[in-house]
Amino acid sequence: MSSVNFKIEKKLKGKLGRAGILKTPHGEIETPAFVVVGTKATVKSVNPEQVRDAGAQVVLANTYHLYLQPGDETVKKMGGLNKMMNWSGPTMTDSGGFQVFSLGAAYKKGISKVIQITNPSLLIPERFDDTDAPRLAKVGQDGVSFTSHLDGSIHYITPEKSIQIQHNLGADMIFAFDECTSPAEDLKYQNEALDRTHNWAERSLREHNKLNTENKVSLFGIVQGGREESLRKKSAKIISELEVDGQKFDGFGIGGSFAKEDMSTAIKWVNDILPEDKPRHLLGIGEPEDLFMGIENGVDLFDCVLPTRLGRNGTIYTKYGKIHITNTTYREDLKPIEENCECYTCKNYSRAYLAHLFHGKEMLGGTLASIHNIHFIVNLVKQIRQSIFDDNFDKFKKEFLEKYKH
RNA sequence: GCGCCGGUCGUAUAGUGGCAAUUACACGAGACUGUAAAUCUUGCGGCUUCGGCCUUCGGGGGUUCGAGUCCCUCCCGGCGCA
Repeated sequence: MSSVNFKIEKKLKGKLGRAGILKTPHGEIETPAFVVVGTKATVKSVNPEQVRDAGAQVVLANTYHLYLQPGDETVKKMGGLNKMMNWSGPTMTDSGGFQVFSLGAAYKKGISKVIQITNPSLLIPERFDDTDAPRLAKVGQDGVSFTSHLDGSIHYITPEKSIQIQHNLGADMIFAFDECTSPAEDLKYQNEALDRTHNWAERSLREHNKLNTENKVSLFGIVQGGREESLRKKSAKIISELEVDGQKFDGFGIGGSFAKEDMSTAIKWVNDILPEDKPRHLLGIGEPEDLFMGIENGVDLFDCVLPTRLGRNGTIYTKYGKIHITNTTYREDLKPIEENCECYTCKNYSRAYLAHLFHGKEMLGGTLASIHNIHFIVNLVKQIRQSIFDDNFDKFKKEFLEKYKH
């Protein structure tokens, strides 16, 4: 039995897309939905009231970061994620699987989880013979050895450990411990890593069953397989069907590295196989065009650091594309970021003021920009959802992207 | 009036014979996709077919193969003595 309940209310004709409602112990999520990232149990530079007022329904924190600091036992003592961070809505935690990638193969290499297929150096693994390169995460068969970026201490995270930590953190929805692979790895490695992820998925589920005695927590399994069709399909099948002690995963995450150009194909492979009646979360994505793509292809949940990271760095979403608020042209621009935008930032401040805050390195700049960006992305997904109900998805998508990419 | 010290890219600086010239800030542009990120990259005299070419360290003159660097002189600023 699952602690979440997912109901599909409307499907996208001829496509995998759907709109629904995901019920959690901390409230309902109207899907598709954008999950705001709050890695260390805080959405950077924005307080929970502002996150909620920007329209966010659910936030995602991180296992590895909270395990290191302040420690999952301490979080538990503080009453768990919701109470600690003063967020009353639904929560998720990522398993630490992404840190296997970001602190491992991708560490200090400028490799991100979405690559351009036009960058040949990333597609030729031989050029990435980096066995001697420094890493903070080293993958073993049984788990991953992390060197803390905070104090250099060594921590061995196994699937069991990740699940234990996540139960201590106390989110509504948690993820299996996986290995997010680098796009630069060759097929042989992707294969090995996938077997490992599947093994870890089973162990994650087993540990979760043991700890989930009150049935308050839902566990999502993660599909990997890089950019390879056979691996993606194999993974989707295995993760879908995986059963331990009569229990299956309550939902699914789609993880790993993608090439921007063929992400939609990969999502389709996977969502064609995943059971229709359970929620699917596309991990770490994305940009507006990715959201249309994902929803069209059957994704229910997204999370991404971009709205807040871009916001803190002075890049702001508008329906005509992203702008750099520090550019000279905005220094005396008295208009809001977007006319008619309902967010707190646009209702109260001008571009010139935001430009001033960023030039002056004032903290409020990052806050106001993040509020707008969160509102922009969360609201975009809500509008897409509405377009599904209105049988208007294709038109809305076309009109939005034409303006946005101009 | 005399004596010191000093005038280098918007600002502050480094530079005592090989220099288009250090560093920081400011300024310009860009990047960011399950957050080692309120971070990072890059440009910042002009032109360039990217190999260079030209013009620059208060002004002028000189020494030298070569001067931001040494000498003379003038201008400007600070301090001290009159």
